[in-house]
Amino acid sequence: MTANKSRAGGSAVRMLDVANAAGVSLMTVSRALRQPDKLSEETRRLVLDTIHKIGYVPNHIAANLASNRSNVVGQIVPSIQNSLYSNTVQGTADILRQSGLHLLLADSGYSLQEEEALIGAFLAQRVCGLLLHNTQHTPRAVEMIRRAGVPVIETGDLARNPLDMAVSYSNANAARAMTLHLAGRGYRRIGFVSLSPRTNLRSRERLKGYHSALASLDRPRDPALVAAVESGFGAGAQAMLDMIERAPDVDAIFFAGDVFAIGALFEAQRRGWKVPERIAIAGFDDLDILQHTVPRLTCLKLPRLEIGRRAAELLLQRLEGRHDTPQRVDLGFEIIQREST
Amino acid sequence: MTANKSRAGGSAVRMLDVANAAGVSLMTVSRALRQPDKLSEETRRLVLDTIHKIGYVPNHIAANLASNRSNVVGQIVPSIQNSLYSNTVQGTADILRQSGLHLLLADSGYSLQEEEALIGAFLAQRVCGLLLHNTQHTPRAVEMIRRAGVPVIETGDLARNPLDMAVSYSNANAARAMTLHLAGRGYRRIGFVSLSPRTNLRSRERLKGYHSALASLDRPRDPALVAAVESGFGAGAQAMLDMIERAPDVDAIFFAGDVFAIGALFEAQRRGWKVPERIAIAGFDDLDILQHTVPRLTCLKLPRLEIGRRAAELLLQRLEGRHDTPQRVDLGFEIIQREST
DNA sequence: CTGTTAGCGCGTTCAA
DNA sequence: TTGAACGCGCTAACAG
Repeated sequence: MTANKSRAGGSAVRMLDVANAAGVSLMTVSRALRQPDKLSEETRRLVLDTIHKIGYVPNHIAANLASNRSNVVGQIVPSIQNSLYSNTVQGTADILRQSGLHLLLADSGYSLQEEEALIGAFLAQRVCGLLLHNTQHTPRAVEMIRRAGVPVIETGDLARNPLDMAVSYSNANAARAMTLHLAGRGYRRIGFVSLSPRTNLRSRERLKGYHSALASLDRPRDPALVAAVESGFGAGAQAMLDMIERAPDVDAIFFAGDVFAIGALFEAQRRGWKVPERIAIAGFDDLDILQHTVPRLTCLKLPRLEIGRRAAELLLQRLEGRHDTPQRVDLGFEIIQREST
Repeated sequence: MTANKSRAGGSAVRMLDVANAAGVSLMTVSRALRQPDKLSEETRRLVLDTIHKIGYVPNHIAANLASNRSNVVGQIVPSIQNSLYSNTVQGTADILRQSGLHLLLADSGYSLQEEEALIGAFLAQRVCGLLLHNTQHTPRAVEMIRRAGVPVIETGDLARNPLDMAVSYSNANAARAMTLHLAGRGYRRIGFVSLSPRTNLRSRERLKGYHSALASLDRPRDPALVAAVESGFGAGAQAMLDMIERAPDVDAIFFAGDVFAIGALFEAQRRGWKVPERIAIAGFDDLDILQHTVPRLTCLKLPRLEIGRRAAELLLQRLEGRHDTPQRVDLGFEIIQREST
């Protein structure tokens, strides 16, 4: 990672130029911008007019250095283009913007190593806070964050022991609740499909929740009813076909990730299978599209946008010096029962 | 927009501390980081080891100030959570990351005023380049950019006169091509549905393309066959129903935006209408899902990710001092013919 | 209410 | 190959 830096804009107008042009001292200009009420109406107007006239653009980077502050927050998500994460990013951006903070965004590509590198880079940019979707980090990453002393909020799962703070829902509880919901609707052989629990902590938690529900129901675990697949519509379809072949009596499948449920539903349509009569289908996230399919899909509704917002709000509170902020904020989830189950 | 700044991390370790600990001068540490080959193997190792040992994190913000450079690029999109734009952002992030540049991301909420404010804020952060999805800007925004002298790339449409550079496809050409394609497949009464052309430049261009195709075909414009709607699946469905009522002989609808086509298809399924026999449906962007619906949807495929990548690459070239960069890069589009038309 | 002084943590430029 | 002086553009702390 070579620091391929580059010439910044040639905006040669400095605060001092404004001061000279207005016939005041540099500090007066600085105050006109940051503490307008500490200047006389007259001086303030003079300065602001001059700023406007000569087109001065403040240099926040110099301001940050001088004041040892920062107005940039770093956020790292597994993937920028995954709509689930971009919902969270949107929530974060909305809140930060209202407070004049900026968002430095990067994606780790689901890699811990990459996340570590990004954390180092963001810390070098002197971000005033970190928003991490991951709840798992390399030891070096943890050490860097600890030393930097910046507030951190983890949003991917409601970790038992957050690095600092966590704003999320419980993946395990959500998966457990949906499994119990399906059982409650009479399904006896409930399958579970997710991304690989080996590489994905969130999938692991969801699988735990599924197993926990089975235990509560006094039902045995059946490997034929569990599948780990790669991402994508096609993967959901294939997982359904495979599972039905392995366990022909499966009567419902809970797709705990991504767009699997939609892929499976379309495959069922293609084969003329009735949903939920032939096979019931439930999804994880309440993507807009799920309420427009035929039949509409039962799923969990997770507060993705709200997570981004609350995380940002919590960060703001900490930045304002409050130390009574909660360590864990559980934003919960909702089961949306529709025609597919 | 009050600058709600906040204490940065307390990482008190400065370059000078590293120098003292290693028994060298500050400059030697600086060089070990930026020009390793200008130091003796021995000194370099000593310094790097010391850095690692005491956990020094470089302060890029101070570095930027001292060198009058920046390693941050600003990108403004209409909406962060819209998957079309997040694809572009992903492409940008991929490329920037390889060069050690960072991405400051914000969304304008489709507002020119907001875009102007963001441009000002980004310029104050001394970004080394700007990536704007919009191709329309307030005069003040244009003036600020001009004065700052930073390279700018517009990605939303292939503007005739870019501010600086444009990397995109032509909305007008794409819409024209699809309309002609539908006519070529025998459809005689082709409807057009988009976001409002009055408020959205891209929709305006697409409508132009549609009209241009009609003119080439010697067909009259028929207001009954044109609709402007709000965003969303439901809007697409409703637009289809309304249009069929207004013009019962419409045999194909080209949905030039968002997720309208999917909403319309689902509505058709719900009513048991055969697609494309009863009504043919074509979409604009090739969202993954379009190739999984039943029937699969004909659409335009636009190089969203590639636009982000190429824009970033072009920016990098300019930052490296090249001035032979093209002013307009047309990344084209593709018509994907599937079963829905 | 306004100005002065002294840095923030680095890179640049020169000299050694 | 290494180092010393100076300044980037701004803010903090104090003085008036």
